[in-house]
Amino acid sequence: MTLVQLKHFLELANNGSFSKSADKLYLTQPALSRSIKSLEEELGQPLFDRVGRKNELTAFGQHILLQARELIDAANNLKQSSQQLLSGHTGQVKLGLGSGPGAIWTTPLLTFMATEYPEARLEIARGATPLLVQQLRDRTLDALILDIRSLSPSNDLKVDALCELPGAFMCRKGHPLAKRKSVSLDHIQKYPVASTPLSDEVARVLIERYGAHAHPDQLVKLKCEEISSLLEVARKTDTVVVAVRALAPDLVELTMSPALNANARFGWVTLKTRTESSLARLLFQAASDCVMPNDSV
Amino acid sequence: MTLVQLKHFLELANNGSFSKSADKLYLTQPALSRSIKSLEEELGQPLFDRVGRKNELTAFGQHILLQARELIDAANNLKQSSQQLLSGHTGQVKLGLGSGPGAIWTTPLLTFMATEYPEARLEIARGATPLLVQQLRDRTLDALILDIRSLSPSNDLKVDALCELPGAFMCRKGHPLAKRKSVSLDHIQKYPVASTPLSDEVARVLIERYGAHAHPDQLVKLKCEEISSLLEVARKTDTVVVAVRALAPDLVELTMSPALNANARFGWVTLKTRTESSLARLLFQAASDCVMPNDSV
DNA sequence: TAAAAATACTCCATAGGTATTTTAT
DNA sequence: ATAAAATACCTATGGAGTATTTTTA
Repeated sequence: MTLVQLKHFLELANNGSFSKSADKLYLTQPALSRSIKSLEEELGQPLFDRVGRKNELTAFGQHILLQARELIDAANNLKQSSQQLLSGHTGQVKLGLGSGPGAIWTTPLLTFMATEYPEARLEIARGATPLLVQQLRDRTLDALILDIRSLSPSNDLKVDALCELPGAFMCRKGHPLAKRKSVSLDHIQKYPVASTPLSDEVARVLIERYGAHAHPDQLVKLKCEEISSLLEVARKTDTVVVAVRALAPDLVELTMSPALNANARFGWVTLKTRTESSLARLLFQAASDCVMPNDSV
Repeated sequence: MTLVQLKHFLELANNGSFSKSADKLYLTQPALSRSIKSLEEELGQPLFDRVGRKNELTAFGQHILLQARELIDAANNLKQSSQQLLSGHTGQVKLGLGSGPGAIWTTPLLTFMATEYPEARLEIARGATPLLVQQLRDRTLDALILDIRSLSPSNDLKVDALCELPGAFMCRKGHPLAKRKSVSLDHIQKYPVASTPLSDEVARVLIERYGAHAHPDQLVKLKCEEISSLLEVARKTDTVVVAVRALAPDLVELTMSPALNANARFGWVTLKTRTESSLARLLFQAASDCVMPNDSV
């Protein structure tokens, strides 16, 4: 029993004529004759009564017809939904966002999906980098957007660069340091310094620029994965926050001397061994376009 | 896309190993590899992530898996129900019974089906011969049991003999003629004569035995397709009824001189061009066995 | 007698097998 | 180094075509 045979059967059942059906099926009449015959032989009973020119279903054929329709419908559904999954118009992606990326991409990506792919599903999870990575590894998540400086390198992960955004020391508008033309580390250390966990690479940059005291373990007094909370604190207190400048346009950037000159590097992280779904690839594109709209040609 | 490919896919999805799955499928490992590969190519995306020894479904594969299961289920259902239809354990027969056959076979056949084939459906329609034949011709009925003397011969009908049963003149127990040793046509004609429509063949026999006055058009005063009604009348009045002896064991058979010596011939009537279902064939057997139980070997 | 379906034959595409190479643990 | 999957190559089954015969209306 073959899907092809069943399609032949359906057409002949509709049509009643071997030659006409054969034409519709782009077959010759003998080929269709044999196809039906072999199906009948496999099922053990004739499906049609050959009454010369007119072929009608036997009682047996009528019963089988119903089931054959179901089967062919199921086959068509499968093919169609595979096309839809391929085009990304259907499917599901579970995306993990680190704290910074959460602030940057949550709304744009949800909006993108709602407008461009309303039939598809997007689930966004936020959390600390190690947790997200673990969830990626157990397939709880399909992809992550992270500050890749905070990602311990691992050869089972694949990282696609998304963008680099400059980091900065920032404070609230009325802050004592807000209007200074030049701020040194000493100035900053008079206030609580807040930041998300910083990578070794950033630590190195800080020490290089500002000396050993700038090591995050000493410098950062308020550490938390949730950048939005830290920003909130900076808005309400004299806390100085180290973060991506773009995340808090309402805060004042301190003019450091020497300049900080450190960028956050965001990347799209997936498992090297896992095939990305079409939808995930589309999301990566969308995430790129959010931060560099219409840049590349 | 082939049912075979999908079965391969399901097994591999369950199992995770090409070689193990190939064994279960009675295939070599390379054959399975290619089968899956060609399915993936047709659907446009990999179904599995080959991670060395361990193969797991891609997101795409997970979606397709659900649909493939449905499809294979539908295929199995089709094959199974075709077996059941073949064995007669499932299916539907619409049987038309003439008046006499109705009295003889309705209960035995319904009983047979209820006990032997409880899953199958039997519909019994009763009616006048011409109506039943018409319903047979428009496929409203699948087969008929008729007194085939009442059937106008037609080359689109196929008749399988079921049995012959002697006919008789019968009256109620206390009837004035009941105890006579010999009854002539003159005796009978003093009472109303009832019968179902009689065929030309029977008319010929009657005239041969009893003279021109015995022609049914003259002799029969109460004519009706429904034999049970006629018998009822014979039980309650002095009506003499011409019918199959076995239909009314409670009535008295008149000892005619000369003897009537006419049989009713019952047959199983189908359309020559239509394939009989297994169930219909079983019913024919059952109908034969009812009247000649355990006779043939 | 003319149409439609079945049969006879031929051919080729493809599913499957064997042998081997590549890959990943 | 070993087990598993992929690849290369070969074979054979069966699906499809052409030509022809059979059937029935």
